[in-house]
Formats: sequence, structure tokens, C-alpha cells
Amino acid sequence: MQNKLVLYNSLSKKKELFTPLREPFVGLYVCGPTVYSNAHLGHARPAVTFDLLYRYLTHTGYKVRYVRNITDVGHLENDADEGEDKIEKKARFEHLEPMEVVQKYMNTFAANMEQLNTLHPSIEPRASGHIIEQLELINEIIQNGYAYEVNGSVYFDVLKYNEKYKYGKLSGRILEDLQSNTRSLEGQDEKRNSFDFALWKKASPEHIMKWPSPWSVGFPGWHLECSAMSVKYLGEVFDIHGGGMDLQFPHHECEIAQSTAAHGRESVRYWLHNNMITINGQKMARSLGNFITLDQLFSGDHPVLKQAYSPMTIRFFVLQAHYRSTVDFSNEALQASEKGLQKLMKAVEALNKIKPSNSSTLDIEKLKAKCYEALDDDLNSPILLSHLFEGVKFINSVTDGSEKIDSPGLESLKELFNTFVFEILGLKDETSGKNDEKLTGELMKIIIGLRQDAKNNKDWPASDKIRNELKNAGIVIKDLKDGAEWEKE
RNA sequence: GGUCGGUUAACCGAGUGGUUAGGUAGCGGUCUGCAAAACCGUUUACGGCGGUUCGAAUCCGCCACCGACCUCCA
Repeated sequence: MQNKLVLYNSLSKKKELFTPLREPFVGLYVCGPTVYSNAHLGHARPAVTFDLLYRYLTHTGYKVRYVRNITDVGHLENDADEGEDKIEKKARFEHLEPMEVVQKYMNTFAANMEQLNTLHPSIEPRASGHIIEQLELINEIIQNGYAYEVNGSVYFDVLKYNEKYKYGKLSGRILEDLQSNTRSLEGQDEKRNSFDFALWKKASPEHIMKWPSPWSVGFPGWHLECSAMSVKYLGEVFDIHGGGMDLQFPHHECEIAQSTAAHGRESVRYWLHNNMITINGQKMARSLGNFITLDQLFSGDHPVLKQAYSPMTIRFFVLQAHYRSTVDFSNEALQASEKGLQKLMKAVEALNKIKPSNSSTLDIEKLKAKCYEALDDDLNSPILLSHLFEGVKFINSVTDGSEKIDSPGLESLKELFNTFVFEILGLKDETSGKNDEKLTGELMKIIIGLRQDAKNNKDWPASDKIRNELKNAGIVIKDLKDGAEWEKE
């Protein structure tokens, strides 16, 4: 298999040639959402980024098993014994069963992801369905001597772990720094060190999401589910682990420690982290309250939104920046994305109407090579898009008559656009596919004919009237050299 | 305070030791009965100060500002 994909590995902090452990199989694990409220713009970033990776790996010919977890056990609100489970809190607030909350937001998340045209992962395991696996993992860690039990809770012994392995290698933390810098929070008396983290927590009586275990009736620690489920579905060592940069520490650091402590070796070969979406320069997050949900974006129903933005506009917006850069939300930026996407889609449409000439004025193979080059360089989607826009310009020029393309060239250009725009970037034409499309087309043909008659008679008031009234109805007429085209606004 | 990253033209956003990224907006032109679209051309770029170099926005140092993580977070 031809393999030129280079990925930035957060662990080595370098770009590395991607080579799967067991070609042609690729194991991809991505941290999914905690389902206690609606998905917001920030969630679109990893979803689209890793969807692109999944699509590209698949396109390359790999057999990818893509696992994205659903965190439905709930995390504590803070690192204290009196902390509250997010899902429970929400459940009480909305008078729902915890699993009802989970189901509700799992459904909306799935719906939003479909709107963004992300492909479904191969497996979407839920933490609550893998309590046994998590218990087993805790046992292994205890047996290997890297965890201790206090009052029915089990904690990971970071200091002990650090003697043999290096804790903090992913996030660049040094244990001594952590020791001196960790905030002193309440309820940490049980831990030997402030940086130790829970593998199992004993539940307080009012806690309703709890399971029996050898140590207590309780619930699993915050980082455990990913370690347990990735191993279950991808093996003790697997290729790629992705997630947001904000998860690097402590979540992914703890995952590394847990897996290494349990299995004696590291699980993940390539760590990939997407950067944040910011708003007014600050990270968009549920906890900061500065988020805009995807539903709000799609409907325009939010004070800061000047208009609604379609799912594909959001997808295009995300793809226009490299995944390791922050990308700042603004109406202007989204409007620019909307226009850019329209331009791209119009060109694809125009491409299907082009009549080939005897010769070509563009080297399609070269353009294609540049597109692959962009993706191979750590999934550089903005560069890929810039190359595609080179193609857009060419297509429009052919339509204009200033460039030419021959029949084989036309076929490969169509294939190129189909491959990159739809198959790999996962964009789709949002304007087409309506039921009444055909009838509307017929009607428009008649109207355009009438207008053509008026124009032939130089009856400009009549032709302008038709055009203006169509415009009022949301239909724009575009006069061409021979005939006219129309489109919905 | 510690660790890490960023600062690119009107806006968004790539990239690189010497060659036009791209999108959006603006301006001029072509086309057009007018308009729109499209095409062609175009506008004050690389935070500041030093250094290395024939040449730096790109490498190095210092400074300023912004952000992320250090608590759940995509």
C-alpha cells in the first residue's frame, strides 16, 4: 500500500510517517462527548477532524476500526468528595432518569453529527456498558502495584508509577512541578499525593449512578473508560488516539499511565490532538458558558449570530483551518466560509455541464498530486482547499471559454473533485436533492422561455419584471451568452 | 507562578531562508440592454528590538501582547 501520510504525534512532538501496526488494519480511538447537554461548535472540531482522518485512511485503502466513546457515567464536577455527577445533576434538574438524560443527548449528538455529514464510527461504546472491563483494569493495576485502596476508593499511585515509567511525557509535565503547583482542593485526604487520581470512587448514599465492586458500591474514575474500551476493541497496542488538546492533561496522561501500569507497555502509537475553537479569542466550552450549540448555529437562534449557518458551512469553516491551529468564531468568518463553499459547489455543478474540447490547458494529474501532498502533510485541509480552488478557477474559465479541457481530462477532473470534495472532505451539496426539484425545473424552463421571448422582442420591461418577481420569490436569473440559468438564493 | 503554543495584509486562514497560498470583502477592467455570475488586474502582510546570512516574515536571542493546560471540558 502506498503510504505517505505524515501525522504530528503529540507524544514525540514531531511529524511522523504513519505506519499501521498491522497493515491493512488501522485502529483509531477518539474521545467522544460527555452526554449531558447539547453539542456545541467546539464538538464539531474533533468530529470533523477525525472524520477527515477516517475518510482519508479509508480512501487510502486501510481497513479502519474507528471507535469513539460515549461518556455516560458522568464525571465529578470537581476533584472533591462532595463533587456532583454531571449527568445526575442534569437528571434531577430535568426530572429525568440519568439514562434518559444520556439517551436524549446521545440522540441529539448523533443527529448533529449526521448533519455535519460525519461518518458513524465503527463502534460507539458507552462507559456504563463497560463497568466490568473497567473493574478488571483496576484489578490489573492493583496487582501490578500501582494503585491503592482507601475507604472503598481506589487511587492510582503516580509516584510509584513514576519510579519505573515517566509520568507526564505527553503533556510535558514534571512531577515535582505538579507537586508544587497543584491546587489544594477539599476532600483529597484519601490520596497519598494530590496528583494521584481515582480509579474507583465509593459512592455517597445519595449518589444514584453506582455499581458494585470488590472495594465498594461506587463508580469508575474519570480516565478509566477510555483505557478499558480502547483495549477491548483495538487491542493492548493500537495505532491512533485522538481528542481535543484540552484533554491532553490530565485525561490522556492518565490514560497512558493506566494502560502502561496494567499492561507494562504503552497502548497508543500516535497521539493526535485537535486545537480549540475560540470565541473572542477565548476557548469555547460548556463550562465557560460562551458556547453556541450546533442547533443554534443551524437555526441562527442565538444573540451573537447574525444569521443561520448550514451544517456544511460549519464543516467547511472547520476544514478551512488546520486542525492543530485555533480557529476563531465570528459571523464574518462564517459568512466567508458560506460564500467559499457556495463557490466550490457551483463549480462542481458547472463541471458536470462542461463540454470537452480536443486539448487541455491544465495538468490534472499534477493538481491531483498536489491535493494528496496536502493531505499527506498532517491532513492540511486548508492547503487542499486552496488547490481545489485552483481547480474551481479553471472550471469557471473553461465555462467562460478561456481555458480548455479534453475528454479524458474532464473525466479525471470530475473524479478528482468527487474524490476530494465529497469522499474525503465529506462536503455535500445542500441545495440539491429536494422532491419538487424536477417540477420546479420544468416550470423554470417555461418561465425562462417566456422571458427569452420578451428579450427577443426587446421587451425589457417584461423581461425585467419576470426577473424581479422571480428574485422576490427567491430565484435568481443569470443570463449567459446563450440562454439563461437560474438558482435558488 | 509552572509548562506549552500563538502574534501574517480589511476579515478568516496557509506557508516558507530568495518564487502569487486560498477564501471573503474592497477597488479597476472584460462580458452584459441593465443586473448577477464568471474571468483578468489590484490594495497598507508577516507584533517590537537586536543577531546570523549575499538574502529572514521564515533561523537565534530578548521584549511585548494573546491564549491553552495546570479542576470537568472537544
